[in-house]
Amino acid sequence: MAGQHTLAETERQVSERLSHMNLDFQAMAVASNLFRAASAVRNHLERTVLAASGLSWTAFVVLWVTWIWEPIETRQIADEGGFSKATLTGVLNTLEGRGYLVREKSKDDGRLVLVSLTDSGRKLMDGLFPEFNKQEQKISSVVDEKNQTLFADMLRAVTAFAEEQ
Amino acid sequence: MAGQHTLAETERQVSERLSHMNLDFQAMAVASNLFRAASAVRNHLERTVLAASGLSWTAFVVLWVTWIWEPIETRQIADEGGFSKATLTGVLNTLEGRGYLVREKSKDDGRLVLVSLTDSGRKLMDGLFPEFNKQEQKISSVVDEKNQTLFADMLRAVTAFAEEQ
DNA sequence: TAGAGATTGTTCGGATGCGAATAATCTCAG
DNA sequence: CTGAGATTATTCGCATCCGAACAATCTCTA
Repeated sequence: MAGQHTLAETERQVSERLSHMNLDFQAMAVASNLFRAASAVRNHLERTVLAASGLSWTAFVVLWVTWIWEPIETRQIADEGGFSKATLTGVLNTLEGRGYLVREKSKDDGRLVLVSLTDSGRKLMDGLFPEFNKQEQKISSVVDEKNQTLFADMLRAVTAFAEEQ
Repeated sequence: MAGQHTLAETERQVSERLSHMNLDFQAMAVASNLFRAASAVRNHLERTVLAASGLSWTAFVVLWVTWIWEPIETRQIADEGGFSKATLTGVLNTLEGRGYLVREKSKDDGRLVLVSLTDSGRKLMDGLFPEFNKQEQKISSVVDEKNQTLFADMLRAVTAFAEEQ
């Protein structure tokens, strides 16, 4: 997402090509930078933390959610992680095959499947997450500490609005 | 990415499970909300704007970058869009097959491929982007106008840091 | 002017990622 | 108690998505 052009070059080119369209360029900048930031941070974390364990981003999210909530229903993992049930099935197959977690049918409701980490999965997360959080901290530190709460609040507001619409 | 639990519930559960680990929870909140926001906004735009045209997110980004910079080298599309060259090849095949763009070998450098929109592709973007921008505006409006510049600047700073590391 | 090294787009194999269809299970009105 | 409708995880087909290997092309040194 780096872009070969500087931000100024891009914005000049965009306004030149789209000057006849009466657009909200500030809103465009907010949305564009939101995607760039998320993509850049994700790539950074994949590269610096996850690559060594051979984990994809989604696989890590599944392990993380399970780590916090185990035993957890699969529908809740998909909901918390933000991907479809169909996607989750494949990722669970991968992670179960590697021995990081196990599936188990619910006794209360035969339609549900519960997921728990194995000892191997817990050990993986115990080792991985402190390093993950260290990188999160480095990244967040580029925002003034006094602004970090405001930053998180704005992101939460955007999320809430986009999800309800 | 909604999550079945409220934010407060999630944060309590996380700090309970990880209280022994001495983590930076504010940094965790910033990162987590960044991904949630990007995912929610992307899903919202896919649903409200792109679905009607049968465009995936990546396909739209490719068309958008090409629209602004055409004729453009494929390596630059991948760079601006934040995905790999391998991914781009497949998306270009899809979009070229639908008649929205064309590939052309560079005369200056036989290794390069230049991409341009067709009339059909330009007509698509002329119709699509104003609606896309309208949704961007609605989403950005949840942040106070006076804070929008600060918001975009913080996102830019995060991007720059994550990309250089 | 060779030719070794760098750069580029594509191919390949495998892992996401999703909507729609499906089978299993649960709920609840009648 | 029964069966129609709702809910769930999986399967299916297809479109991304990526790292690594590859062939074509360019660059630049000796």
